[in-house]
Amino acid sequence: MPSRDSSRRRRTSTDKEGAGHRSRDALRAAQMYYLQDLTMDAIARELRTSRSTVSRLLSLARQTGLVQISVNNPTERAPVLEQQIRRRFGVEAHVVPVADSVSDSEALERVAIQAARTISPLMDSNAIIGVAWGSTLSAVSHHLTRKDIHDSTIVQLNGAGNTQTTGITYASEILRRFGQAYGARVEQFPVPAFFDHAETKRAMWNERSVRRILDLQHRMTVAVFGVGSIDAGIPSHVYSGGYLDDEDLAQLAEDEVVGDVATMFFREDGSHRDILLNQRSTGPDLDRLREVRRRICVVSGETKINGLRGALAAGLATDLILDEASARRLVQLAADEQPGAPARLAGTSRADR
Amino acid sequence: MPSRDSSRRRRTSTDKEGAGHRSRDALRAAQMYYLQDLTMDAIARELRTSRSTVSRLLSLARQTGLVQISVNNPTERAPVLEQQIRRRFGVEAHVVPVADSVSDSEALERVAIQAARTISPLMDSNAIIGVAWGSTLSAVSHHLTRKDIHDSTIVQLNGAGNTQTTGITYASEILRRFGQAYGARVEQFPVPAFFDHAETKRAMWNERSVRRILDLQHRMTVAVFGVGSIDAGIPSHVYSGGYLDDEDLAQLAEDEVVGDVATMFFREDGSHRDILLNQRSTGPDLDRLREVRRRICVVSGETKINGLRGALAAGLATDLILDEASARRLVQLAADEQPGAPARLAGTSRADR
DNA sequence: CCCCTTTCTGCACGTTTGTGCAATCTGGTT
DNA sequence: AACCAGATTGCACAAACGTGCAGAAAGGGG
Repeated sequence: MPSRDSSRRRRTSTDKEGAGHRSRDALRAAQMYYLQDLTMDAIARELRTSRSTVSRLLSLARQTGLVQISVNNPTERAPVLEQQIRRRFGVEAHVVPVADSVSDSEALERVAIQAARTISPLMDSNAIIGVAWGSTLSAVSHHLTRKDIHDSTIVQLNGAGNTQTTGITYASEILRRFGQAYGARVEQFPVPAFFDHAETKRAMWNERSVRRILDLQHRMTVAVFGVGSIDAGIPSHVYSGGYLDDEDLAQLAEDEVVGDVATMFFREDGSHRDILLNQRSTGPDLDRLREVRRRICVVSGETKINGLRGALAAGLATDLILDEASARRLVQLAADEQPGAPARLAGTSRADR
Repeated sequence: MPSRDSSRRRRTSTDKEGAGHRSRDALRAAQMYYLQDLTMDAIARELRTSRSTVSRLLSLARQTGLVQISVNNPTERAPVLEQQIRRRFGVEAHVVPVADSVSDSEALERVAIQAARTISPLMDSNAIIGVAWGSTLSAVSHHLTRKDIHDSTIVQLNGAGNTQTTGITYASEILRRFGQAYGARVEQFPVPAFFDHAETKRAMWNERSVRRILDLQHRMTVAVFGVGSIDAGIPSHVYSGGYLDDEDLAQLAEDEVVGDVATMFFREDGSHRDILLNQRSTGPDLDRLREVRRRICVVSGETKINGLRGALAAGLATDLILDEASARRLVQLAADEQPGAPARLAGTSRADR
């Protein structure tokens, strides 16, 4: 190995160009590491820098989407659970492997990481991406990786007066992260989650500022949301965050509501007609939502199962990302209801481990 | 957390299904490692196995193409060299970063690894893939990663009587590896590289067994090849492997040949008319080759530059994978010839490091 | 020109990962 | 039943990797 210390500390002075030599080095390093299988140490020597810098360059390359790692789900022999869900509910399922023993919060975290990586490839240029808020989406938003697409817009799906800061990140924070990851404009929806009076909502819905958002929502090409479930052990913060008072909750019970998507409520069979609270909610009309091309639902935790079943019955999602335990439970319940179908369940829940 | 240790050592007895639980575990492990960022140790605990097994599962997952890692070359601000080559020669260039200080053989190895990974995404179902042989292709063949495509065929581009085992892997070995990686049928071309008499070739070309191969070559959708260069420092073994005698070499010189692709020769300007040896060579007609949709040329080493320039002049390739030094040299030479163009060369060769 | 703030770098350390080897397990055969 | 060949496992060790920290460089005002 020849001399190596001559041209060194200059480097940045030659640096002028926009993205800089940093990302160029990151590309080089990524190629050498992921395509040529060199060690970071070897790369460091070629790049005349330290191994730790290479480590950081690679980390940058992953972060900025220069490197894309995809785990291929060979569709034919896909895991049994995903096939079953697809068949029964007509949604593309992405089951996140999580052992039953991990805590709920860790499971959420892991579903969120995998969700963030699963949705990236679904995002395209010129998209209008509707994003809800809630603990699930918040977690997802933290793990998005950058993807360079152009002229896209992130639009908030439902209002969220952050009057009651419950500690979760604000809706605006979630949106900001999405916007940053995809280099997209962000359009907030500056209304409270619920109006007190349906008339106020009607009035607001005629305001130009609001109509602009509604129009964007109308032209959405992708929607990303979680679900709330009325009986969730850790109740969706819609139900516990002070948005609804006792009277509202009683009304929901009377209307047989099982859950919500973006603060729009529905029943176990998926119906949402005559649910009073929806008249005061700022979420998107569910019939309209169903027309969005790609509707991605992220769910973690068996406690949300009832809300999820309602959402599936309503046909709100085209893609479903959920943890393994919930997936199993979902299939199980469906089989119990409809025993005509091949009842290979006990076998199933073992086979896919 | 419920009981957990009941069903365990059974595992393989319940195992019957084709691919088995091994690849299923590999998929799970891959998801957890690459999509959820768990450590192998954590995965091992969830899978109830040892960390080393997880390491091996992941290695399997990468090997079998379950995990796909791609390094995204953001086309707009692509490395300068690749743009320049694209503009001047009309081929899609993939420049492999290799420091000038590494040995030729190591450079070849690294170009080969990256080439193998670069061509995988280009392979599709129902393809007919023509493959040449030589030290470059041999190196590439060692690093192919599996990709599940269906009903494809690998066809040998030119004959190679392995009468003279020079130590490099036989053509058949190269083909076998390609076939295995892509799950494709392999069609060998059982003729010597060169006939002694052109008439023998004509006769053979009417044999049914040969015609079948020629027909496949005619329907090729992808071709993969290196280049030979007459004056290569480490001469392509076509020129030194005993295939050609002194008289042949003299004839090549007289015909002003600079190099070959799949044992078909051409001149610096890309022409190949009236090159006598081509009448006795078993390689594909170059005019025909040019009609193949995707023609991938892999080159490592500046010594091949003359052959490469001829091949490019002949328009034999649509995609070019080459090491950085050669790429620089290529652009340099082109600029010298045609000084009208923006002569930003000194700057260039520095800027892209 | 100097000073302050921000960013970047290499080192050192602890963690994480790959792999040769011996022990074990599996399925098939005598 | 006993045996054997091949595959698979966990262990132990070495190699490779990530990151907090302190110092150095770069950029931005005054």
